[in-house]
Amino acid sequence: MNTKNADTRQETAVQATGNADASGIAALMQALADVNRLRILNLLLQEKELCVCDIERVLAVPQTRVSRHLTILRNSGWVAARREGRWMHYRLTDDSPLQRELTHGFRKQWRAVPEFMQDIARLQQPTIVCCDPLSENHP
Amino acid sequence: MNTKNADTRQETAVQATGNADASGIAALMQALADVNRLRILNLLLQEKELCVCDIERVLAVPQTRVSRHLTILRNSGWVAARREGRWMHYRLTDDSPLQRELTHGFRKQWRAVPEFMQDIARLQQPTIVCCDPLSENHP
DNA sequence: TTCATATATTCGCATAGACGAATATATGGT
DNA sequence: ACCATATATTCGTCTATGCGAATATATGAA
Repeated sequence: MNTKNADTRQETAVQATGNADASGIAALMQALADVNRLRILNLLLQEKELCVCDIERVLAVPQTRVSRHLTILRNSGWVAARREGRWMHYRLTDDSPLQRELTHGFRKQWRAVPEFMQDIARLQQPTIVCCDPLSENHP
Repeated sequence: MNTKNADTRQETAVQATGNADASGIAALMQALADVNRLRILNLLLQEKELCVCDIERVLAVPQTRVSRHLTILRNSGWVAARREGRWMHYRLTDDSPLQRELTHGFRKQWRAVPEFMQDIARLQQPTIVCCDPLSENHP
């Protein structure tokens, strides 16, 4: 099977049901119940796509941790991954209406959170982004 | 100290900071990562105030469990309690802007969740509510 | 004071989740 | 084929969380 350049999205109960039941929603929230994952989502709210090494550098967190939490976010339907050469590019996937509500709220409210704003600031230092110099679609 | 009729709100890190930091937000989400607690919040989105025995009956869940999860919701700043005689009346407390965003979204999106709608339906059977026949402020 | 009711807490147990270190896998370059 | 880089997974361990049963506490009534 050809794995390179495949768009990866994990098969889970959450995905299958479109989060439309109570335990699906609980699982969706559970995925948000960790600072590492919130910080990752915060970055992806700003930059459409990021590879693991970027996240690792911006958050100053060991690679294993970033990867682990990205897997959790993927399994819970919060992000999807796209391989490009050696790099995996992660992006937000707010597919369900509930998720869109939530991300919309986060975009607005997380601007008041210093830690998140600092992460964004570090993200925007151009030297820190390794493999994603073009922010998805620049006109 | 006089405990009867005191309005109870737990002192926690979350409360203290107004959830305005990343780990406070994670704690807020963590409180939502359980079906029991989601169902309780769902009821409180509909009925302004409910006592434990009402919740117990509507959700058909043992008392210990309801009480435990109400405590967790209280400690995380999602509900507050008011004693009235033998009963504790719980109500939603979406104090922070983030919480208001979230509850607003839930009010809208949870209508699509069958389990939640069924709970509301059972809540509205008049025989099932024991000690709160007046829904807070009826004109 | 004694009893019944409403709610909260403790206890022991079982499962889930987070961590770093080490290791495995996948890709591209040489 | 071999190596370097990017990412994922496994392993052992530790802590957190959920559960029901039992118990404790608080209030009001008799």
